[in-house]
Amino acid sequence: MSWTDERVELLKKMWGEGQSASQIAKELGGVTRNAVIGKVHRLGLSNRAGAGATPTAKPAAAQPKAKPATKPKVETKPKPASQPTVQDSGTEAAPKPAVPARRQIIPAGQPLPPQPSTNEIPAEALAKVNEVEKKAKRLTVMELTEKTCKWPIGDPATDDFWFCGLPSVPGKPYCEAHVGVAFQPMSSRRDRRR
DNA sequence: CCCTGATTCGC
DNA sequence: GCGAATCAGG
Repeated sequence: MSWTDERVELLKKMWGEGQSASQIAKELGGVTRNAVIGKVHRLGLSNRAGAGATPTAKPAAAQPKAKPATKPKVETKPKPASQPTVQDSGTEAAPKPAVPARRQIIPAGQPLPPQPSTNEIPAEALAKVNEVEKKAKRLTVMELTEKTCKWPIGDPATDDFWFCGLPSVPGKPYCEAHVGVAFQPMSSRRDRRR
């Protein structure tokens, strides 16, 4: 991938919006966050100008490299993030939530599952959820990552709404507690022993 | 351990 | 110019 005009523009825009380099990289696709940062520097907009928020202010100085020769390094490989890129042309698009469009959100509160009575959610799981929601990090949609629980809590129609945000189970969109109520084994009896 | 940006330097 | 490797910090 090369830095086409459009890509650079998007980069600038997102960087200006305070998006992180990794998010930008994901959005652009085909580049790593390093590439993004590198480009940012080359473009001379390393500092997020104007914006009052300067999360990281590090006068870091380059150190001579000297390594203990121990870590082969294991970095996260760039994953082909397949995010449906639905942009409206023309206007400044609002940040696209990484959350799949989901109608009828089930607030993880009391009114539990409108689900078939076929399988009941273990009382323990429910208790766990209640417990967990006390500790929920109350993330906004922007703060969600692939590693944070995306269980919605509260009423989306009000500002009394947030996401669980606790560490999600690898491969799942929810934390363990919410996975417990979200993904019910479709067979309780079938093959229940091992 | 997860993440962030910053810098260096071989390409 | 580019970006992986690396560094430094939260």
